[in-house]
Amino acid sequence: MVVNAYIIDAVRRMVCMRMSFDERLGSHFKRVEQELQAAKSAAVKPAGLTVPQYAALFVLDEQPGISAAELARRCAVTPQTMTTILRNLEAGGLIERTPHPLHKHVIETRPTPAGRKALDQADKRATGVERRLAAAFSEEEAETLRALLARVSETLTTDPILKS
Amino acid sequence: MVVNAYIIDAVRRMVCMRMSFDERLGSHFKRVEQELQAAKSAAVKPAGLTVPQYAALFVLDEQPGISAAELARRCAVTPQTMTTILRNLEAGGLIERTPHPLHKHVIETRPTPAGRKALDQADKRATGVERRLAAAFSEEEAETLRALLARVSETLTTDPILKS
DNA sequence: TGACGACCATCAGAACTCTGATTAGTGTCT
DNA sequence: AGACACTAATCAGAGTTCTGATGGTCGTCA
Repeated sequence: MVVNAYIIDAVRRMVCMRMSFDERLGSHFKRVEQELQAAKSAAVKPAGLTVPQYAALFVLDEQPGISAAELARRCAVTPQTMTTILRNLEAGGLIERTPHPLHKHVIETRPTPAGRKALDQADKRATGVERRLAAAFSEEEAETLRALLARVSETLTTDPILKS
Repeated sequence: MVVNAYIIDAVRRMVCMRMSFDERLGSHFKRVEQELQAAKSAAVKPAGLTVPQYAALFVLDEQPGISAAELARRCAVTPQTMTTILRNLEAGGLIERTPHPLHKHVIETRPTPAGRKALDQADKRATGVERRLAAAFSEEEAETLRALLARVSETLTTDPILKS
């Protein structure tokens, strides 16, 4: 007995069956992001860092003296979140913050020697995760993946979802 | 003056320049996941739900009476996290929890009529996001993306990263 | 029956994340 | 000079998430 896939789909809609988890691209992204997060977290943990702290230190090491607001933009978090991250980093003695000599309402942030040491240690292992990941794909596949991800990103940001 | 790309790369390694954000697949995943999260969040917000709450209600609607531990596994969060989510859902009157008639240490959870209503409302809009996303890809592209994501997942979970 | 292991639920503590609101300095335009 | 807009920093509150620890219940196996 042959069952038409179209009919199955139509019936599903009639009985109000929802889109399954597996059909949703979102669930795949979530899983991958979660696993990646876990791997990275395990990688930077021995250095006493969390992933967001590592990201902040990473940017700070490239551009010492950057403001918290700019740092937040680079790390793709809100300024409030960055304030929290910096507070924890400062409490651990990994960064130091001093008022800007000219702009009084700007606080310059830069890593301490201890911060740079932690960053080095974390970066070695974090890069290892990325390299292992990259090794699972040919250059062409990696490019395809990047392109598809960019398309997802574009779709999500240009679509008028937020206005509906 | 011609500069060899290989030499540039070699120099970078010598001066200990780190892997850039753009080289890291992780940064692309993070961005996409973040945007997707934002879109979903905006979609379910009018129904008074957060994304994890929506996910929990979604599973609960398919399998009423499920335990919190099982629910946590389905939603890919820890039992502790699910406890928090359920506490908030219960406070909002969207679910009800009653002791299991046989196993006294198990609490059965099921959506209330209000919960089902919120789920319906949220699901319509959440599905809309997924459909719009799916519309940006051909069936073949979507399949490629799913396959690549699965490879990432496999690489991350089978690799001995966590033991290093 | 009694011990052990497996599982469920939950508390405690910490970190990250967001939205919303406040305070204050800088720069521009009238 | 004064008004306005922009930016920086931060507080407050809420939600999600984790690890670690605790206590209770069920089933199995000696």
